[in-house]
Amino acid sequence: MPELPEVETIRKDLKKKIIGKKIIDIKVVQKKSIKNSADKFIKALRNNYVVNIMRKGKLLVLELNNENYILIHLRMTGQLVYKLDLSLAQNHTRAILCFEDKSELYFNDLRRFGYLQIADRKEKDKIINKTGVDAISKNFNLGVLKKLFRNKKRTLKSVLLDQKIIAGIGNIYADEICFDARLNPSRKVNGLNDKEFKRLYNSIRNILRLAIKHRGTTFSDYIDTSGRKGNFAKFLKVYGREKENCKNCKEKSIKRIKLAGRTTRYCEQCQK
DNA sequence: CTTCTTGTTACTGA
DNA sequence: ATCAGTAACAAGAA
Repeated sequence: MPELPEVETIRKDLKKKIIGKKIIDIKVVQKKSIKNSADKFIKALRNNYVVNIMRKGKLLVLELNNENYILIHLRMTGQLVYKLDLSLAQNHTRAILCFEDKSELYFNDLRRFGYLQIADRKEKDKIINKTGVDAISKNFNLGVLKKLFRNKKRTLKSVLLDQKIIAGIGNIYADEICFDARLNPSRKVNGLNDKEFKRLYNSIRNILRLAIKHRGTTFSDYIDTSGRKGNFAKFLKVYGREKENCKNCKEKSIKRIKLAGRTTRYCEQCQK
């Protein structure tokens, strides 16, 4: 389940690997995984190259020299695996970009919810602007967080997960952020006080930064562009730890509830 | 067999 | 307008 730290890890790695390499062939294995027609997609890519790789929330944006953009969303099980050597066919490969130097970028996606999409600048901006401020961008600070949350009557968990408000946080990091901020994910955000907002802001920043430092979390499918797992799973304090003793108070066990349609884990003693 | 999981969108009803 | 809840999408694990 790639969230901001995993997508950011992929972005940085991919930037070192494919910038400036000419794309000479495109294999569309699964048409459903490409939002455009295969024909349009292939024509836009062939004989062009990636000049920059950006990210907004969980969306990867590959800028091409011809002013088109490849938007990539991995959703739940998407992977981008880069192979320098001749590759073995992979089980759930949906598309392959082949570069002039014989290297290849595989888009694998077991559950086929992820997608690739070619867009011009205008379309790209329109899609990017549907999501709120990126959770680690310079434009996101305590004041912005307060302004975004102040009048919301919704629960903390549902607001953290809402990509239209803040982009990049998914189920794993939402739970970890709430635990780190010592806030009950069921709290209504308009009831948070200044101290709590400060804790929440610091936890969003700290948890995401730490997760990026450890190259993301592999819980089930996530791997980086070299096929390696992320190292942050061992640092998780509540996600996937229901019934275990809380790492903080060491007294209560981690509770598991449903919130905003998502499994949510928290410590009822430490998170108020 | 059923239920659950994940990110996102679309829809319903309060 | 705002919110919670649910279905849908796919496929596998329990």
